[in-house]
Amino acid sequence: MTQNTDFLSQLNPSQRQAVEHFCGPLLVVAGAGSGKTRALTYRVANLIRTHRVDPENILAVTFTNKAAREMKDRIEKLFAGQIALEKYGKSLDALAEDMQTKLRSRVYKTIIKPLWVGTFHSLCARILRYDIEKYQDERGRRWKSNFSILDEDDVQKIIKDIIVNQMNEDSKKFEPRSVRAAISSAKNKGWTPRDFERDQPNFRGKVIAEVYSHYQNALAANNALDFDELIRVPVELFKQNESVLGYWHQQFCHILVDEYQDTNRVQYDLLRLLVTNNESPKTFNNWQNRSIFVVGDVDQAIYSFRMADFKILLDFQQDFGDGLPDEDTRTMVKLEENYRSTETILEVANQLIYKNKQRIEKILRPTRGEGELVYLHHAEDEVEEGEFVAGQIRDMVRECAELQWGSFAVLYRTNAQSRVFEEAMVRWNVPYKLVGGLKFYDRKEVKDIVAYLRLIVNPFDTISLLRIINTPRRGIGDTTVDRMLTAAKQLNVPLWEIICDEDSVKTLAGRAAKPIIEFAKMMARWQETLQQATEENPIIGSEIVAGIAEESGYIQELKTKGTDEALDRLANVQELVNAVLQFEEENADATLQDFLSSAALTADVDNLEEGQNRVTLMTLHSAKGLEFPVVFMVGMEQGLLPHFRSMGDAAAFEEERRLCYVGITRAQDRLFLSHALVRRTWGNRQLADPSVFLGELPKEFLTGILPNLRAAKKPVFFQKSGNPNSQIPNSKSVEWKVGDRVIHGTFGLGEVTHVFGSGNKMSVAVKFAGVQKILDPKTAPVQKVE
DNA sequence: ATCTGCAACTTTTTT
DNA sequence: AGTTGCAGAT
Repeated sequence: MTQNTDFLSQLNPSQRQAVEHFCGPLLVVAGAGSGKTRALTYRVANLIRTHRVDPENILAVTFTNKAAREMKDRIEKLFAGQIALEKYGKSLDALAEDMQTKLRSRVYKTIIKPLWVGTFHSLCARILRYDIEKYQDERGRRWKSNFSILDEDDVQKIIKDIIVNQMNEDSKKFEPRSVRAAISSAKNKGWTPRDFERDQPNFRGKVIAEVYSHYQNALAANNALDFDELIRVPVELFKQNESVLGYWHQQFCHILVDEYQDTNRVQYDLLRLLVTNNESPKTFNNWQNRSIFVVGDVDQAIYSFRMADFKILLDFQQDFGDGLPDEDTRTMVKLEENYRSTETILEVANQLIYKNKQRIEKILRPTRGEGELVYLHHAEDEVEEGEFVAGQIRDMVRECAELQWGSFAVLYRTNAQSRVFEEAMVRWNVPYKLVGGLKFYDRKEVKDIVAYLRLIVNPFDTISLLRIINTPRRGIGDTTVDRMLTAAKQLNVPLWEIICDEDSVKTLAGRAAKPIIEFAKMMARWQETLQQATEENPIIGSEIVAGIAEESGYIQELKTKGTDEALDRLANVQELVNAVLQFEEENADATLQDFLSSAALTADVDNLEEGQNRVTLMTLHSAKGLEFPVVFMVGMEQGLLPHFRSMGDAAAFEEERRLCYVGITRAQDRLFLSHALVRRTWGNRQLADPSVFLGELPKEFLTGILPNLRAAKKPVFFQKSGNPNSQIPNSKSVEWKVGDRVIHGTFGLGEVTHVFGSGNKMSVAVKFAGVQKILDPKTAPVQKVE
């Protein structure tokens, strides 16, 4: 019992309240840096230790795979440490190394492995591998347990194909991207194509509804699911099959959800079904040995574009709060003590978020010292902004012994902003790690090899088949493929079946028949290898990957090409083999299919490892849940943060403010904010106004050059040539003198060195970085900078 | 069947 | 500015 007290004594009173709560619903409103991960991990540990809950009956939903890994790791340490104390009277670190390892692996086997910890997507994928064959959709379509998971690229391709080839519509009028977004948002509202169509009176909506319907057919035909379906299918399955739901309801007695403010309706439905066994939550009161524990912070809701709805969090108490005995009706705990940041940083964050209307009242209470002022940098342009950040990081690493490269993060609103910073880091010799942008699994060569694997696992995956049937070149052209595809469609069989039938291939293909038959035989052999391997024992995925990369001729083609690019791609193929190898090491008895799932569902942040000691470059979205001693928030400009797409809409604007808040609260010790006066976008330079959010921060906590916070005005666009006059107000009547600073559409910032003539004939000489130009201010795309 | 060059478009944010 | 898609040539 004493150990138990020790175990919980590391928590503050509110954390402890959250952790010790046993059955029933509980909402934990947890501010940034308030130790919510600690509350989550200790709660899991407490359920197992104190209440003797079986680990396999616990479901914990995290926002990223990385968070899942960390949570498991921390629980493992907690238990190992506790056992070390109880059994040997020593702390874990004090034990001999082999004892530590032994202890930890025992904890892993008995406690960590049976836990269900992961993202909504990965957990649902796991559930579906068991039960998807019991599901059929509203049109009777079915899936098999070896389904493929489509990435965004695959989805766009399918949608474009439907628009152009099946519906004979113009893919410019119906942009695949926006059609995709419409379908995705319909799915996240739980609408079938028919529901969607009913809601769409106009032609455009009808077309999209039809694309949606065709799209669902394509998913079924490929035995594939997209990200949305991964969650929607279990929800539908649970609704239609009582015994399946009953099984999982019984399985998951204690559910924990992190980042609950970013949950969407479908995800909420999933939770509700699991908790109440499809009873109305209003009447549900069978909370014996059952709980739902959600942690979130409305101020950090930043995923509404993905249909997340923080009102779900606001409604939590009403949803699950009824039917409880009196002492259990306390359904909310607030964690407001912040252990992460200095008082200064918290003041800045609190005062900013205070401006939002839609929120639960909450402040972050500091527990650390005052700290240093927030530094505001006023950069001339985006290049100088990069120089400032890189230079500053170098200086600080040199001067402060406690800071290393890994102590720094550079956060921006859009991925496109990263390039300038990468270049600056290279110039200043600063090691960095870029998160997001083009992911490893998005690279062409990686996707090609993955397509081979997907086809081996799931022969119905025509999307993958089409990707690789002629990659590397085998002399199988578009016409041949089209002919076989048409035949497949008419016979209502997957393309794979056609190419496996030698007679059909010979009839349809002519000269290309031979390479097709060879390709089909090769793939069939691999499929067999895989099947045998699962029946006997050792299945070595990495061998299959290496084998297929070689046998397909993929590696040979790259070697023959021999260009730098080809060698780069070769290295990535090798890296993929390593990735499979690593996956096998980390997950014993995992299958190739498990690897493919994980590859499809792995975000770039998931691979972010501490201890790499590099500066981290990433978007504000990716930074959620992370912390760094020193944070640079860059591009604090109107149009960027807040982003211009969200200006005009009050709710979206508040989300931008929350994004800003998330960025600020990542910082532990020091925070730098910067904005550029001139920024280059689409090859054009334009003036940029400082973000209105900068004006909302308390001045007494800021230092550096304060920006001239003009009221937000429309950005002025400069063009490369042509008639820019109409877009540059007042440049005719402006008086010019030597020393004036100007901004030019092509050359950027400059300074007037001479003024020639006067009145209509006046011209000026301007010195830009590198070039001197004589310009007529009446016609040239120049504007004076105040 | 494959290669080449020009035109058009891009930039929110992601599991 | 840099990438992708398409038309036309080989």
